Amino acid sequence: RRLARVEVRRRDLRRPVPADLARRAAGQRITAVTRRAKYLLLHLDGGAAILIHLGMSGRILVTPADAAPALTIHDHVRFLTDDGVEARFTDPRRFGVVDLVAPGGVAGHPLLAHLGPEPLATGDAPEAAPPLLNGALLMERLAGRTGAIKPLLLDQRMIAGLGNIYASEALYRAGLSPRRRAHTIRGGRAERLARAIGEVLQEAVAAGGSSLRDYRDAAGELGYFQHDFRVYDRAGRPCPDCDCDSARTGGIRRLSQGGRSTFYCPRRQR
DNA sequence: CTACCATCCTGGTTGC
DNA sequence: TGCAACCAGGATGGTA
Repeated sequence: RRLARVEVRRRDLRRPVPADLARRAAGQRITAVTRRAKYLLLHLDGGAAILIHLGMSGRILVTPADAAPALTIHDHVRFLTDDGVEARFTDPRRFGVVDLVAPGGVAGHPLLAHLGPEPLATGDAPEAAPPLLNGALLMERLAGRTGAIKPLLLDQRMIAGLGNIYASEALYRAGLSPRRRAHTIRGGRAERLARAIGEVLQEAVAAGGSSLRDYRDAAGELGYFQHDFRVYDRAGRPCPDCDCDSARTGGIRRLSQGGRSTFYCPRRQR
């Protein structure tokens, strides 16, 4: 659709919303919607693109403009289309991003330029698509890295698109300890990890994401992948796949790496 | 390289 | 019931 109007209600997000975003985006037609890492891209017919990141607490809610909920102080940007639909960016913590990328500037944008390979397709045309993750590529990128694997999975320059929940879940599925030194993941282990990353993300997307507390998708629906967590936020509970009795091993354990919580089964993950 | 720390910000939960 | 401490889906930049 064409953007009939764009209204910026608050500019101080993680980075400032450009002062001219509303003026430059208004009147433009959205020709494609793609994704890179955790960034959403609305491509405009003038060649520019709107770049959006939800951060920790961000959401986009799409409704008929005449049936949209009352605005609150957390509604920062409103996109109104020519057919009467509103897409509203809401973000209480304001860790999110809404930016405008100049024509031809997507690949070189500072937030996008150094991102690693993608576990899933991004919606780009084949010639414009970023590299896809596989076992061989993962092994190559982990070579020489002597630190623990789990914090590295959160580094968007290493692999694009994994967050804290799915890093723990992927390592569990691959049977790899979050503390394993990254460069020791080679051959079959790298294949398993690359496959686990793709699978867990695909399953989570199919389930509408994970609503720890209040995440909702664009239709306002809660995700339900949180019911399928095997380790995340399950410290002390039994591992779903090995028969370690939780009384003896303590079941799923939690540890802190790089200031983030990691969850794992010490028996199944080596 | 590594690990750790603080920072941005708000709100929900927990413990006293 | 009140209040302070702590924690959270992310990313960055600093230190040693």
